[in-house]
Amino acid sequence: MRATLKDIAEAVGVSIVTVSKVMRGHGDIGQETRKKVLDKAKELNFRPNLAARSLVTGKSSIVGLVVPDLLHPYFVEIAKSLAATLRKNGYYLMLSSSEEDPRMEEQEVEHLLALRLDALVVASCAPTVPKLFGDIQDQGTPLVLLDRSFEGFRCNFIGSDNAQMGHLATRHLFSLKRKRIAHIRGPENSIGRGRFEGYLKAFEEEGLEPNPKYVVGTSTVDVDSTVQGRDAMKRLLSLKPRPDAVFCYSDPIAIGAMDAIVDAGLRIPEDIAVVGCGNLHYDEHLRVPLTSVDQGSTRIGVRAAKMLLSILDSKAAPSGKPTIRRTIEPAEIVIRESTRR
Amino acid sequence: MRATLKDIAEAVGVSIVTVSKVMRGHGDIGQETRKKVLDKAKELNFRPNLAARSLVTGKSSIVGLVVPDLLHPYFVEIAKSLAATLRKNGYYLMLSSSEEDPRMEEQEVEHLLALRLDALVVASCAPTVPKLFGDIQDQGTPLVLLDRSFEGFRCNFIGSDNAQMGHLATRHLFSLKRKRIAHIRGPENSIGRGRFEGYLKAFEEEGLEPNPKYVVGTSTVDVDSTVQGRDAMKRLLSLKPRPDAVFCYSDPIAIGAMDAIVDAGLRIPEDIAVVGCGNLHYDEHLRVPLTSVDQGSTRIGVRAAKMLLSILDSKAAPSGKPTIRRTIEPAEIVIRESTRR
DNA sequence: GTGAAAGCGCTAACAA
DNA sequence: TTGTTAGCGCTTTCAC
Repeated sequence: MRATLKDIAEAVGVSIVTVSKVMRGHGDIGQETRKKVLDKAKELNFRPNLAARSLVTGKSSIVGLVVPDLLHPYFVEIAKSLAATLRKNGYYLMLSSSEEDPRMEEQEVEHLLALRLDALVVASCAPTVPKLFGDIQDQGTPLVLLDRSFEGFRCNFIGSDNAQMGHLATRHLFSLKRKRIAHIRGPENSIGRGRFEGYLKAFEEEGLEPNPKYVVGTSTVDVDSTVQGRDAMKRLLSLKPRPDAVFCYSDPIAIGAMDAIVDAGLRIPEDIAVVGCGNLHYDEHLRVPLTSVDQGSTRIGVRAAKMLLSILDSKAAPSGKPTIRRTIEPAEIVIRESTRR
Repeated sequence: MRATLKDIAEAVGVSIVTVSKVMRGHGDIGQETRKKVLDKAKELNFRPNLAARSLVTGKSSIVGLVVPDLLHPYFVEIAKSLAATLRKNGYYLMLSSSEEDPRMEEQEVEHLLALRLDALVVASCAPTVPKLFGDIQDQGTPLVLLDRSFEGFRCNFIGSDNAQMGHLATRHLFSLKRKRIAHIRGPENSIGRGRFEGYLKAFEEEGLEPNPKYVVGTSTVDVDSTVQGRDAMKRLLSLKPRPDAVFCYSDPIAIGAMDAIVDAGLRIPEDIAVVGCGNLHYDEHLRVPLTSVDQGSTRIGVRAAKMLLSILDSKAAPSGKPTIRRTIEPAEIVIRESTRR
């Protein structure tokens, strides 16, 4: 059904190798033969079988990316710019999602590994380093951790400066003369902890002691972040004195928090100022346009691609010991109504 | 570096075939041998090479999906449920994006074809049927068109009932006793036209003639839909008499339109009621929560998976002439503040 | 229950 | 400039 090199070779009356060379633009072929082969290939609708090619060359020109959530614009934007940059350099991106489920993440990674791709980028949702990750590196497939890193696991990494993010947000709230700044925390991983640390650091710089009651976690229950934000904010609203500002781990949480504030008959930002994280693209169209910390996802994607390319390059020409690369992308705050003076 | 069947075979002292059988759970192997092989495989961190397997079996257990935009929740939700359903049946989804560029779409499709996957789903952004699409079917790779179809091109298809969507939206606005209902159109394809037709049909049922001035297009310029919606709405607001309702081709356009309305000092829905299409998940958190037509993307994904599975099945046991399958998913309207009485 | 032989479609190295 | 040989890692068929 599908044409192969052999089909063309037989039709034209040359050897398979000759056809293969023509298809790959290998110089050493005569004008006439080349033209005949090319014509026949077009006629037969030939398309090289990449599986076969990768079997012999040992490389697939594909890089895999596993993210926890495809609905999250942060990861998608990274995927987009990563794919675009890779493509310019002859690589393709294979994108898959773990749906925030460590078991699924492992399956996806296993599958991508079985596909023998050239490198793997994972924004892991696992609570601790999966054993698999160690094996990957042992087997010689370059691995890059994205966004979430693991304590004590030496690995290429690219992500945001979460502490800086929390710091930026909280400092901004201080600059509005707010004193009772609350924080709705994220999950217990490098990201959630980082943002919380930034929050603490801002207090320290201010010479103030944060009120532990003002730091609340989101329930671990598997529910919409917006709902979690709403619940957390309700708890904060019941405190006396009430917080006059809140820094939220994420934008969806901030949206939920704002809902709770409005429901309680309070005003944003007059009564309570709100800052989120992520700078989602609809932030400015919300009921109250949301101030948010932008992570520069597009830049992260480009950086990841460059890191990958350099890894792939150095792999082609091994220079002894493999280096570990790390990149941290700085964040910036985008100010909107929810923290306007 | 990576273990192969051969490595295991040699280490254990059996033949490659035996190992292969064990790995695939083929019954005919003795307890003892099986255990030895399995142990060694684990020890060596064996992972089957899917490229090699697919080369001999002629199937990859991968289905490709090409969408125009990964940031659009509609496509992502479809991708999610499609992937989940396929996975339950032993297939994987390879997702890629054309970024609304027909040339890139073609490249992506070419690449996926070269990867020899078992079937292809494409939400095409091409203005007319790409020649390639005909070839695909000739070559025996099942093709399913998603969301956007082409006049006169016989092909499996799965999508929304766009005419019904426009009809639902417009009828809803009539039920609010609005008479001067405007429409901000989408692109000139099966979707944009369908929604417009539904709009016209609702007028017809009402025994009213739509005012052509109330139907405006979005500029073709490559710019954020939200900006397009804003511009289009500004034009509508300059008309006399001013429309008292507007049905927008998409939610981002509706968001832009709402911005324009608020900027003009008018109220939603009192002065102008607004309906969008797509029911994006942040619709209810907008400045004015947006009434929108939901397309049931999750259901569409599941349906697409089932269609694929059935196609793949029938391909395995060919029964003569290939059938063309078509599925249209009904829509429903979700009413929020932007059209509250 | 196990294995030998053949071949999937392609490329790398070398010969002619 | 062109072709021969060998083999990538795996599965299939069929013989033992």
